[in-house]
Amino acid sequence: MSSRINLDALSQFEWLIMNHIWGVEKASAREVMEAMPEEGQRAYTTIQTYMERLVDKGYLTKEKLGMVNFYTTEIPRESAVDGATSNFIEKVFQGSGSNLAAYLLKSNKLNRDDLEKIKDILKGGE
Amino acid sequence: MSSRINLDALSQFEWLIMNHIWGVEKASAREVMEAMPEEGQRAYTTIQTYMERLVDKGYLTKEKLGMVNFYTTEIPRESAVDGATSNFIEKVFQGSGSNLAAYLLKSNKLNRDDLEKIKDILKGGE
DNA sequence: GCCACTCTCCTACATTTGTAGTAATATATA
DNA sequence: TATATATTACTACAAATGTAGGAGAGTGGC
Repeated sequence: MSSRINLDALSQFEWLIMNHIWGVEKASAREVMEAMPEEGQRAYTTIQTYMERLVDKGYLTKEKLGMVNFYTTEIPRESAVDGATSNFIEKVFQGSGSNLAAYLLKSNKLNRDDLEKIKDILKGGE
Repeated sequence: MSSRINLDALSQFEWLIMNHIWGVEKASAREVMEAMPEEGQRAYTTIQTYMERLVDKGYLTKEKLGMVNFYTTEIPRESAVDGATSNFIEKVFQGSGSNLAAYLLKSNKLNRDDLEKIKDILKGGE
């Protein structure tokens, strides 16, 4: 599997970590740990392990400043979101983005404001 | 962890299996195996194992007719789709369904027809 | 200079996932 | 009836995931 083309999917917890780092450009394990929301509380070394594995997977790079490792994202958020969404659509919505869109519109996952915003986007055409 | 409230998420391959069974109401491992698309080709016993595990997870029930086990879905497709979508939105789109919707509209995952259909749904109001 | 911290690096281990082989049994067939 | 075939129920095993402890090396005070 030499040069990695397709990135592994990220787990729930890996998304928590990545989402933080995408927001700050560069972070240490300690920083990530402290930024974690309630459901992301884990032992310090657990966070470390996750971050090391994200390096292995090609999502992060590591740089040592003084004694501390800082991690930077290697993959733009957009790519990860795009890949994850494609995968999700593939497995749950038979590969049809419009199935997902239709489902979303009819679900309880959007409120009135959301729907207005969507109409605006559609009008915007572009 | 006694009575299972939250169902585990389904993997790619588990979705392949479930999608078939939702379509036919009841199926044997052999039937599922034969209905599998190219990318779902696996050894017969592999399919069997998956299906057994889906029973453990509460997604299927098993009923023996003659010598053969037939599996029926225990969870309606809608629930599974809803759960999976909520999870996905949670991890990738910060819990915001409209973020996902906005992303979808601007992605290359919808064609002109899809967009028309969406406009129709929105007009439909309801 | 010693102590308390903190951080890295390595190791560990249970669980889940992906994949399938095998023994025993039932069935169809020659 | 002897044989090939199909199924189930078990077992196995590697890889990935979730979770974290411990040894050893810097560092900041006192």
